Amino acid sequence: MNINSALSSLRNKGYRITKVRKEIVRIFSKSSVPLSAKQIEKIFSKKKFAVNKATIYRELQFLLQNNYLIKVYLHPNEISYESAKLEHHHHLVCNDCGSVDDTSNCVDGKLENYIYKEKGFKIEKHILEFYGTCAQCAKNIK
Amino acid sequence: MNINSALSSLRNKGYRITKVRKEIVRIFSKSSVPLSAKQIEKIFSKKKFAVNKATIYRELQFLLQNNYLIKVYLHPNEISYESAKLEHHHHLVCNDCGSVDDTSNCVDGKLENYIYKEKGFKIEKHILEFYGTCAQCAKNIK
DNA sequence: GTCTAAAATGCAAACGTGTCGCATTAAGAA
DNA sequence: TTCTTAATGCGACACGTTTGCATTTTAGAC
Repeated sequence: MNINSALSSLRNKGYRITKVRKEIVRIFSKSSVPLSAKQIEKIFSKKKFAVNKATIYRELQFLLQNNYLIKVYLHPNEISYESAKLEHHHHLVCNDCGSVDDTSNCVDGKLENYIYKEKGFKIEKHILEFYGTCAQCAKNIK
Repeated sequence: MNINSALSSLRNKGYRITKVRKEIVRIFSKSSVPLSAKQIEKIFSKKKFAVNKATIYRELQFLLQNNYLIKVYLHPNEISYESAKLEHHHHLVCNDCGSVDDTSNCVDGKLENYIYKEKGFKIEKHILEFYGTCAQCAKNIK
């Protein structure tokens, strides 16, 4: 299973499987949207699971460095994370309700090569996120 | 002229043309790259022009609300701004030297419509930034 | 030029996200 | 069960940004 294979691969590297680590991995494996440290904190507090915020930040960095998570920039001054195992995709963020949906649409694959030829700039990664109004909110506004 | 027309349009709305406002508008009109509050602060201090940082932040918000500036997200935890009058474009950010170049390349124009049909999501804006190695740094590394 | 209302500023304190050092706890191998 | 050290909790800190409030400055009216 997904969660256990991630955890045992960490254990093989000499890291420990703690309650917090297990729970954070579980949270991300269940979530369909990227989550920030603040959101993780809320999820823990709802479960009456006491965790210090420093621990959460450290764990996010840990999972990032171990290629279990990747960073996602959805909101200014708030870094979100999502599973690194997902296929490359971008997000549709609703300005009204804050919901986040995925889209597999991306920039043209030829673009990277084109920009390299044009400018000599070698692209390593890009961020692309869409903001607007989701179907549900559009319905409600009418 | 560009700066004066911006300033007089603000004056027509009942706002005042102060030294700080004039200088910040001038700084953005001259800059070829987006600037953050911190960078604006540095430019002022180099000119021995004493300005409180709160004033800079307030002025950036003011110019944003009056459609003279737009927000640009180049770095996590640091919001940049650039003139709203520029043509729609994106940025090539060098991971080595931090330089920022423009590119007119963007997502396919049909995409907005496609996503609307697919998901009912109405896109209002998008952010798209590229990160990698600029030509100069690639040369230096070799 | 002087007066005046309110826009803009400076200052200090507060905020929110994220980081750090250090003592304590707990995972898991022996 | 013991032991090493990874992981945690705690408090303080760092940084970008915001806010309240007293003071200054703009610019229109006189």
